[in-house]
Amino acid sequence: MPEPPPPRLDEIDVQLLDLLQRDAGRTLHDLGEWVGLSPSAVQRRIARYRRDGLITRQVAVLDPHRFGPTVLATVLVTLDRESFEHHRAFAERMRSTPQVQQCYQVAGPWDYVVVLAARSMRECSRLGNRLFKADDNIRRYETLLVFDTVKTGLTLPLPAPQPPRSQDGRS
Amino acid sequence: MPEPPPPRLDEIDVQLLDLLQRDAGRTLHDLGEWVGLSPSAVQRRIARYRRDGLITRQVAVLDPHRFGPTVLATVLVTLDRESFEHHRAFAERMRSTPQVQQCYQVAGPWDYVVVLAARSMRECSRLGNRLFKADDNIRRYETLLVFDTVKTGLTLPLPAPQPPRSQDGRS
DNA sequence: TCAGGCACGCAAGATTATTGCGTGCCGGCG
DNA sequence: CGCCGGCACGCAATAATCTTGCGTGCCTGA
Repeated sequence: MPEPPPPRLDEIDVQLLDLLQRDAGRTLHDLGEWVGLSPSAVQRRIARYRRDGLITRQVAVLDPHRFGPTVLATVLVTLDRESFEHHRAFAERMRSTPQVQQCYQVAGPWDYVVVLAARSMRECSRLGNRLFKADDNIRRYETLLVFDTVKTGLTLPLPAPQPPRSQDGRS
Repeated sequence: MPEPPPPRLDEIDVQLLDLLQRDAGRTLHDLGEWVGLSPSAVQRRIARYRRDGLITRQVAVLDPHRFGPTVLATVLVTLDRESFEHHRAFAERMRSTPQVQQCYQVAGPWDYVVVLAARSMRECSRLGNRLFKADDNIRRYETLLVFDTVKTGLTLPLPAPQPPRSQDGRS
């Protein structure tokens, strides 16, 4: 997997990316006003972010609780046998299950942290059974039902800006 | 907190919302073609979703690893004293910390599940110290470093469509 | 000092979003 | 049974936004 070096980001890049990851609904004009650039300059920068894969996609965020009862849960999972193939199979199942919002492979006694979203306690329970109980390669799993969502999002803390090409060393 | 009843969603609503939460970058024309409506009809539906709060916002999703090294972690936290005030203070700290992507209050022996995103192991460690070790009301916390992100997103499984106004009771 | 590269602003042109208007489909009521 | 809103739609005109070509200035390296 060839990982191109992270592109140099100046202060404006950081500002733009931060604005966009908070609200991508703004117009190029607005963004430009915010960072002090013309709409076309903003446009060209954003196009570059996309080309370089900094921005992967643009999504609408839905409010779960406006759709009626919603049950969220985080599940801690430990596999039994740990072969590459077993991990692959588990990951694939997570990816292909719509109710799985997020799935992280982690260090320590637990192997995975999974975030589930279901439309009812019943569905959540069924889901747990199907995903974890029916899998004979799951050694142990623990469901942490979510009482309250304090904060949600995928917002990233951005690295400090790097003035592109100047010796600056100075304070 | 008055919670208005979840709006009736027909099949087209569900399709549209699902398309939008996967890729909000499409044009009204595209969306319309997909669900079999004119651009203006699509536009009006989307405007309604916003008015009703089904769509809370529209964001650009960034790829953490394109910004150089990135450390993700999930942290399990148990408070010591559990007064309302203590919970409020903790929640507020999570909300105001940019590196906290998500924070859920959960049932069981753990009180919170927190998802962190930092730019280095060092920052991650400092963050843990600041957020949890320096708080004398944290009884215990456990950091699960993320090795691999199998799946990420905030995509919701949508409820089944409800044909708006017909007696159907059938079948 | 002089190219070459790069990002910019401006303005024209293309695309997309928004809105007014008329139509058709129910559902309720006389 | 027929009439009367209410509602969502499509179409078309208008408005807003996005995209691109072009010329300019700045910085860098030869």
